[in-house]
Amino acid sequence: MTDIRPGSVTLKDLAAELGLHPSTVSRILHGKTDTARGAAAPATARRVRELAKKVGYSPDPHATSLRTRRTHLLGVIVPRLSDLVLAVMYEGIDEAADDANYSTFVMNSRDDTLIQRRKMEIMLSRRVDGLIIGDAHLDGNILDELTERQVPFVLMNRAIAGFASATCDDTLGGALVAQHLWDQGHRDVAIIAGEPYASTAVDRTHGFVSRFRTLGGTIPESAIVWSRFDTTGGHTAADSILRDTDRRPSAIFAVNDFAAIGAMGAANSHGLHVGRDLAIVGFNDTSLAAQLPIALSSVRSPMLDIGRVAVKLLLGVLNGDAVESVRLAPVLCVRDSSDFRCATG
Amino acid sequence: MTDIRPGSVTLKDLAAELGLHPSTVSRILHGKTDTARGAAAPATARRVRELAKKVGYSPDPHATSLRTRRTHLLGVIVPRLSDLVLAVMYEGIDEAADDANYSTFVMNSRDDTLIQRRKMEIMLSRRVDGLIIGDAHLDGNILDELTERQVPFVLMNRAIAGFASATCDDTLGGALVAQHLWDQGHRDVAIIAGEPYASTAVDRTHGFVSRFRTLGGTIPESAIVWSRFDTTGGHTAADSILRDTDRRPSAIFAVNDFAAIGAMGAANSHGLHVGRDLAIVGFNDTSLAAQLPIALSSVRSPMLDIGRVAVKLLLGVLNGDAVESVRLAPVLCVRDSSDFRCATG
DNA sequence: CCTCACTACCCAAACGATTGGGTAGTGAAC
DNA sequence: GTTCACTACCCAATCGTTTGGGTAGTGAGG
Repeated sequence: MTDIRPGSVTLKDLAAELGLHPSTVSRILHGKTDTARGAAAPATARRVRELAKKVGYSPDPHATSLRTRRTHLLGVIVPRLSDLVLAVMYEGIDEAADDANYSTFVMNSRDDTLIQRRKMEIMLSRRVDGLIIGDAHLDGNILDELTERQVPFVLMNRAIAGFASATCDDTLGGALVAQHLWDQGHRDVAIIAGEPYASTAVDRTHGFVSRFRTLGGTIPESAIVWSRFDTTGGHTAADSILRDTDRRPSAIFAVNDFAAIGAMGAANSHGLHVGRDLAIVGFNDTSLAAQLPIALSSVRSPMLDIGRVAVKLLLGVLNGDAVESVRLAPVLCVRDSSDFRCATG
Repeated sequence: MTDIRPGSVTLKDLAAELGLHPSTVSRILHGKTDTARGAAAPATARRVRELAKKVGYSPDPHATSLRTRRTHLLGVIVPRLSDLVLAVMYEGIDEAADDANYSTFVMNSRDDTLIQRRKMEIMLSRRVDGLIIGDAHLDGNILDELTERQVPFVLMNRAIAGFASATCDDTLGGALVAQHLWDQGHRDVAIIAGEPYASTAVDRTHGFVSRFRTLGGTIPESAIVWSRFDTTGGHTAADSILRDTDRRPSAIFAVNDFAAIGAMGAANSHGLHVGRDLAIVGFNDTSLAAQLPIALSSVRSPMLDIGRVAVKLLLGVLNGDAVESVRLAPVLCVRDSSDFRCATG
């Protein structure tokens, strides 16, 4: 487009070149249509715009921010971007932010309260206009603090009562799985429940348990195993579930695809054939699920949209609107890993 | 820490409060040790620092950047963050940048030349100090342009001759796989080679082919199938490889774990048992490989370190040092998917 | 001819920090 | 009692924009 390094030409340069005052140029280039109209004759405006384009003028964002107190910068905090789920949500954010002419910082908190705080401070010290928080813990005390400090923010992925959030309807998702497994004849089920501080984990588990019980089933507390969200977490949890050979469940619901994959690994090493001896259902329907050697049933959550909606909500907040939380509906995708009738059911 | 919104207190406020001049406060807080010494009496310095901490002073980055022409901002461009490999590298970047007091923008280009350019312009218009490019295409013409515009940048993940980069030694990685499969008795092999514009794909393929031939094997061109890097890409490629039942290879090397997983799925649907009828080896050793129902052999690449090194290189460039490309050594991890002797070998 | 309302601009003060160049005041050396 | 070298500061310009408030000049209306 241009062969000049951005920042090499300023408003003042443009003005000098054209024999105008910087303020006039500013109004023409950045003012709203009516301001621009009042600021200059149409012919002048055209000259300015043409020169600006020709020399590749791009306004200095720091000077602008310094003056306007707005940065067009959004901060995003996630547990870890190497969690595919969050990565996809971030893609949604990236897209939506881009469309709205915002840029985003994203940082990993590793779900560590100290790091969460630190990253938040970094973002605020960078003067982001608002925050999208993807790693909220159910205790939520950081959030109260943010509210008190009047920092505009919204939650994503994990919901906390009282704060605006963009999430999947996790309770419904859990319920869909319960219904499915029940319909297939499973009566002994276990849950790899994820981290107890994450609403995703808690809601999916709760949705599942509550539907399963409504249907007449029973789920002992011992059948609910909390775990990390990754493959090793799932493996360990499944291992502890399957170790007791007397009372093995015929189906396992893992609240996360990666945990489900870990569980598949564990099932394997216990000599169980997933999709025949044991049903496994995951959550999120990441791109892997359908491609696994034994295709994994999973609840599809609209991750991309969640990211997009999060941006929309935050922009709403920045705009002073009263925003409402959005819960997007999930869809169950049944595949080989659970597509069979339970023999004992 | 503080209950005040960052930005509410300025250098001038501090100065006024203490009866000093802003410049004095600036030198004390931000000057190098010797500047600070000359600027004020030790007692004054202490008073300033104490007050700054007490009121939670944090300098306005925009004012600073405006004056100093440096932003302490790094731009990172990757094909997609939902590619686990890039996500992990970005975690390395995030860490290293954080340690060096830099913040990073990261954007997805989806390997689309137009988007690459656009995102680059956005980053430059944000006045990043430098760029880490994780999606370089072998034709490399954007890079020449950046060089001409004197934008400081380094490459990551993918290397291009003539530019500083932080990568895995992909050629070696490919060779390790060739050696392994050869040792296991495989003589008919195929390669799911990835995207031809990516050095990772080309080098891994080349490293493999060249070692295999050195060992005395033959690889027809038809056994090299270029493909997308994701699971569907791998599935499609493997499908085309396995479709010809007469001349099926006994082993497949996929230059990427996700492609390998896709290939496993394809093998499955062709009635082949991976780890017995067909060996599959992937690349990168992502966290999934070891946990799959059939554990996937893979070449471990130091993704986190690659990200860290990329930052180090870029900071070197910014510092005016002459930096050299770094290629980190990979390690082969043999698992069930290839841990058997080839029957026909 | 004076007033009035436009049009098409200009002026200057911010925003918050940095930095090259002062300058009072003090104590010591000559 | 000058001169000199410090110490411990202060001053003011500057970075690139934005924005509230002008002001010449023009044409019309009275």
